[in-house]
Amino acid sequence: MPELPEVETVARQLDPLLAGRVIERLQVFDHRLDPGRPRGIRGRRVGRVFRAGKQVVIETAATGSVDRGPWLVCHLRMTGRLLWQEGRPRRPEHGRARLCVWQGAVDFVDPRRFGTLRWCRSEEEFAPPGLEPLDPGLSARRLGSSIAGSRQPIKIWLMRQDRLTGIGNIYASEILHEAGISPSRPAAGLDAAELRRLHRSVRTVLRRAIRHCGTTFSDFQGAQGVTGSYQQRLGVYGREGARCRRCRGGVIERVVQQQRSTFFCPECQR
DNA sequence: CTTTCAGCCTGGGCGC
DNA sequence: TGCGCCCAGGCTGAAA
Repeated sequence: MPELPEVETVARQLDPLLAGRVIERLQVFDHRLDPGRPRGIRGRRVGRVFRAGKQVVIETAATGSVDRGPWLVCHLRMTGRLLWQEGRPRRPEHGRARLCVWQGAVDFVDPRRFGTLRWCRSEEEFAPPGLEPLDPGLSARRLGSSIAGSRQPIKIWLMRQDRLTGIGNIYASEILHEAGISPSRPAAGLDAAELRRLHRSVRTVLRRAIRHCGTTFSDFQGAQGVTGSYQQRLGVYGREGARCRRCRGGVIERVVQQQRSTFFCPECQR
């Protein structure tokens, strides 16, 4: 699945397409999804589309009123996509659900069927438990106090959604490479200077990836099949055996942590 | 409490 | 071509 930059990209692409459109209905083709059925959706409009953690949130609103909600919350997990179609929609392969709006539709496509879709009646229901990495108020100190006490390797810690929301397997490796920190270091063992580098890398890597519309693999495309370009800028992910772009001396290695691949440069990550 | 690990699904790529 | 195996961007819940 898409991680934070890919989810942000999808939300940014969908927002101008959907905002203000009258909602007609939500069709569910895969009944394992079971999003719930709030009353009175018909005739409401889409307010805005935004990201909450790794979720795409489609806010509904009453016409000409400050009355907001419910919210349609989609978690794309590994292979989910949201495809916008103007006019008369075609049913895409692996289409699991479709939100029909005025003169268009958004299809939730998910070959692997890990993704989820649910109606939430309050914003608290979809609020992620962890810190938001791009929150302007997130300081290195606050990041450090959240890390304090964890004996997990820092790479595993970075992917903990209950602590920091939005980082997955690709960006965890990328962030640690940028910060020059080895993925196997115990999280609580980082010193103050390393924490500052980690804090800065979390934000710069995610922002840079958003600027390039995320990383596109075969499973992920933006709202209109738009492909991100960040994969050309990846420092370590998927580059096993290649020369390190940071120190130009090391050769990228792959190790397995918690059954997931981690990529790093043994020369410049300590 | 913290941490690990199988399981959920399907499809693509690879070696034989 | 076909088959079996391994791999994949995430998360949950049970077990240690």
